[in-house]
Amino acid sequence: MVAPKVEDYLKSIYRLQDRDTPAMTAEVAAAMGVKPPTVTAMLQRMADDGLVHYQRYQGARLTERGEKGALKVLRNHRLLELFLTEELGYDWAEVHDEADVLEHHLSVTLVERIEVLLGSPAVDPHGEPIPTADLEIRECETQQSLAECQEGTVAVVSEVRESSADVLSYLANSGISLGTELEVVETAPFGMITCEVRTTEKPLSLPTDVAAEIYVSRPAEPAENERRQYNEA
Amino acid sequence: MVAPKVEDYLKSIYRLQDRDTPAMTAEVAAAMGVKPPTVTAMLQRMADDGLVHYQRYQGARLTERGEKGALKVLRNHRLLELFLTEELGYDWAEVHDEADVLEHHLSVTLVERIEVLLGSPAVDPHGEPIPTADLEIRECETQQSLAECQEGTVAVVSEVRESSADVLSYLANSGISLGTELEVVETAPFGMITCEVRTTEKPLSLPTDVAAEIYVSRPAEPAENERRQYNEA
DNA sequence: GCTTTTGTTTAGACGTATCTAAATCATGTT
DNA sequence: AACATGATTTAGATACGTCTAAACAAAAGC
Repeated sequence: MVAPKVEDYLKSIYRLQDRDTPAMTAEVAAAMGVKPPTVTAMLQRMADDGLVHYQRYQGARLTERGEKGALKVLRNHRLLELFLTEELGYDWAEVHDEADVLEHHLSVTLVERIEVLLGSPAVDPHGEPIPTADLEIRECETQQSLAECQEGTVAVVSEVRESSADVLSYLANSGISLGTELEVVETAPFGMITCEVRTTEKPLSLPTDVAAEIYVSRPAEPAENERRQYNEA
Repeated sequence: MVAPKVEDYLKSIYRLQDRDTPAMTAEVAAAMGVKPPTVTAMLQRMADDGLVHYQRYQGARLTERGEKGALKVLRNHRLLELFLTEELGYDWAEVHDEADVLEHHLSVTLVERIEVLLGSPAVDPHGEPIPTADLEIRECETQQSLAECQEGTVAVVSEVRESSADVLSYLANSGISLGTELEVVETAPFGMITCEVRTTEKPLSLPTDVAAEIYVSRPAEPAENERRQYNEA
């Protein structure tokens, strides 16, 4: 089995690698909160173990096995997050740190039982998709980042990614949760976007980097033939 | 904070040490499934950290701090066992291994929430007392080991300690659970005790070492002034 | 009381995960 | 094309948790 630390590296690399660009040493080091030499040593061992493709100075890319490992941890993490909110009264700002620790220590049996208890949910409390037991993940294609929306766009929040507890709390206090309807009222030229939150009727201004982590999809109301305007803008 | 491995050593020493006899190196090694030199090294580090009193060749004894550490882990373990049975459908034979891993990775917050959810329970699924949040443990004084009962004793099962999953499953299949009423019908001279299980009306024979882990108390029915006969036999 | 046995400790080693300091590679600039 | 800059890797160290083999202490046996 894969050690807890290795699982953390798998997660980081999974998030950092891109179709064309591998995860670079410095990026992984920053994500993991360690120094670059530590990452180099780790990547070398992980390459020996067949978890990543690694060539020195060229960064790392997950192998098939490495990706499965990453998805297993992601599955545990997201099921835990939902479990903690549903069964133990956590709110979406609190769950992340707890899940980050526990995700490495769940037996297969326990994960299964949690999944059954929750009714095989599709997404976690942040709207992120939960990999299935056979480690398939279905990315939602009908959503876009709030940062990419133009003025006038009306959309509902469908996912809030990788944000700190502070930011998540702030958003919750501002009336933002999954399903909240927003209208983009202004995009300022200095990296700020302002929307109106439908539930509170209040405007909310966010820096682009925060908005970039908020994903939205077109509202449920419009009929099939009206969708296009939000997707192809 | 105390490392997971150290917590496991604390647990072992807690179980092994006695009022007058400290936990000896070989005992700890057997309990932990490691070789004696490993234990020696660990005890030396733990002594440096103020967790045990240790003098070479004389075994180890928990300090105040060490005992608090052990009780914290015990508390986590037992709350988890109960949580897993109550909320996730585990039975008493399955919970131990899962709890043994998770017990080291619960935040204070999570433990509190589990305890609240369970309604501040006094005992775990095996009847073992759960240390309170301020790490006090109240050993039950009104119970005795089944192995020490004489023929004719009628008593109810109040605790089943430190048994393997196999043994626990066997006992459950034999109708033994917390609250089951037993009558000791025979104590054989070769280390075996036979009782009749009241719920199944069937006799059950157990080797003394298994019976020694089953604790019983006098039945609930008798009035206050009749108790004595069971306690002072 | 000496010796054997048993249990314990020391010595030396290895794998994991980390660090700092120094060497090396890759690249963008001039 | 040479150089300077920045990222990456190597080298060497430390802490943890484990091992085997060898030295040593304590208890038991004669």
